[in-house]
Amino acid sequence: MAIRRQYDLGSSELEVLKVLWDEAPCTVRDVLNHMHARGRHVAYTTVQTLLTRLEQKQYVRSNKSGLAHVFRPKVTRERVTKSRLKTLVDQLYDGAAGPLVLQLVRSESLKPEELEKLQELIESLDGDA
Amino acid sequence: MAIRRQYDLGSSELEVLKVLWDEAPCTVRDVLNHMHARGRHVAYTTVQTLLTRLEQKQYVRSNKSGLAHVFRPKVTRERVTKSRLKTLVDQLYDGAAGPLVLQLVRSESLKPEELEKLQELIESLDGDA
DNA sequence: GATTCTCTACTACGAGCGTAGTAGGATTAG
DNA sequence: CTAATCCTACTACGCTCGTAGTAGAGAATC
Repeated sequence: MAIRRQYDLGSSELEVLKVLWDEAPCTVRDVLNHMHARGRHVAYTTVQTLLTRLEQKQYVRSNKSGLAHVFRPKVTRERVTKSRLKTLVDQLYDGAAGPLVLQLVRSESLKPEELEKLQELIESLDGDA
Repeated sequence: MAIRRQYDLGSSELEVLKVLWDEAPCTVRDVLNHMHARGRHVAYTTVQTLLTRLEQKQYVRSNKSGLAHVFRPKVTRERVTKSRLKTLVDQLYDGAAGPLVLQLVRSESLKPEELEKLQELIESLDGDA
């Protein structure tokens, strides 16, 4: 029966993707170096595996013409954020985003300028609705 | 090496927990029935396994005095939401909640009254800061 | 040209999780 | 009392994911 669950990104896959968002284009070694610089200790082949999986999952594309393949992200950080948020909202509040936003604003302490930006955004939306 | 990752809830475990949030106290069969009512087709023993694991992970506690054990949540929905949000914020924005909130408000269409509530909340926080 | 380095492809393994079956005890029905 | 039912405990299996090793091709060095 089981609905074919749409498998998403694991935490390590995500970390690799984050490096690509910040630093692409990257070879395996580039990603490795950046991860080491970020304090993440992994083996070269681990990064390689993660990149391969990311490519299979279509989160990343690569240019294989040179000796070392060159990787680039294929999806934006915003896209991934949106999808993860949706999962969260669906899983916890059956799709109702309101409670989640309230809680997020309440529990994470935002900087004044962030609050201000948020307020502006709300006002513009208010006009729309 | 590997940092001992703090394992969290899987999606099915979460669904069981959600039933408990809404309907506790529940026996295994109660949870099963509610899940069926919600369109979730699982076997009795699957629910049992999930509840056992939830209890091991301390998300749930049970009263084993009767024949059928009676389960109750041990953590609130808010607590779990908060933890998941934190993971999300950390994973995607290295802990900066601001961008996430903005994107959430922008991409999920909130109801007018939700926006209003949010605005009130922001104002109260503004005063605080 | 031989040795060393570097890269990819393939394989592997343990843990967590979704899913569920089987065994055997307790309870209820006939 | 016997059979059917319900419940828990234990076991199991396939898949994903984190992690990495090994083999072997090509490139660089000496």
